[in-house]
Amino acid sequence: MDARQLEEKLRAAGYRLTPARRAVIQALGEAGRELAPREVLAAARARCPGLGRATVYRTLRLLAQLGLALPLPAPGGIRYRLLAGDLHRLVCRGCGAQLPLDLCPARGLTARLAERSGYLIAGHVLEFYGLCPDCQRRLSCVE
Amino acid sequence: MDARQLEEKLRAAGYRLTPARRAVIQALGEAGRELAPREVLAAARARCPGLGRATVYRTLRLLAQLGLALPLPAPGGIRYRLLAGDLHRLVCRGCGAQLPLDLCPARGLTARLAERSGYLIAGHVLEFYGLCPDCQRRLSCVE
DNA sequence: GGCTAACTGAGACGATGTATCATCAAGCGT
DNA sequence: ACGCTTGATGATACATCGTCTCAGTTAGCC
Ligand SMILES: [Zn+2]
Ligand SMILES: [Zn+2]
Ligand SMILES: [Zn+2]
Ligand SMILES: [Zn+2]
Repeated sequence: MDARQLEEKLRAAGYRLTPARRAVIQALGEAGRELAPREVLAAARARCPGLGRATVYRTLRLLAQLGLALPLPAPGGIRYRLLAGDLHRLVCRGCGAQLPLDLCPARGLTARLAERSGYLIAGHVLEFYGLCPDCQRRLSCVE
Repeated sequence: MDARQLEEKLRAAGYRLTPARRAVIQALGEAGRELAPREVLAAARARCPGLGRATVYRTLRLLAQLGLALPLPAPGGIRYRLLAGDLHRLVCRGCGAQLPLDLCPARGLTARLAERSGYLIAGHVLEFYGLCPDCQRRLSCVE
């Protein structure tokens, strides 16, 4: 799902499509990685010069509520990324390093889950977490 | 994995077992749900009266780095829970409501993943996210 | 029991996120 | 095309969060 489609979804959900929101969406879309809110602010100001902090936080919360963006915990605070399908990754809890994974054992469960729970399911995240080789040494986690 | 075992893991990893750390671990263990750092502080002070904010943050970060606690994004900020095996749940992005799930399509991938990546894998999280029935109405997400 | 390095709490600090409010403009009906 | 209505914006102020520093304490190891 690219930025253009997300804008349509916003409209479809009854929200206005403003320059500020487009700037935030495009900043997230062009980054290709998770951004902290302040990074979103900096990047989005290139397209919407007077953009304020509050609007960035409001927009990120809105996108997350609609399932269009995904908040992820990271060292240093929550970061956001646009929802581009589902997310599968391996994350180091020590330093935050991550490897994207190319597997999905969860597809196929979504429809049944939605039916049984009444939820409108936007996607899923499968995250393996542990320590990368470097952090295994640094934290002396002998396991 | 219960609180006692976590304390042993801390020791095994070369860290001291102090009253402050035990209070944090037990507070998380008794809660049975994710806690915000401020809730951890309040709960842990019952066991360790003079406990300071900084120590709570330090301990939570340490536990997370060692893979013994899990930070999760929630409306209102990051929350923590003790790692009790893997986590599978369905979360509403609107209000934070969650349903635990009783399925695991990911077990069995861990060993192969660890071997190929060099990571020491502590566990995984499979999280389906979307909107609960209430929030579907409230946010007028017509989808 | 004494040593030593790790840990702690206090306090100060900068960063983060929210609430308020006057102003503005997106989308719509005409 | 034009003006209305209402949601959205940016500025400001504020509360909270999370980190840093440092002097004092203590857990774990002889
Ligand atoms: Zn690492
Ligand atoms: Zn998947
Ligand atoms: Zn909900
Ligand atoms: Zn699983």
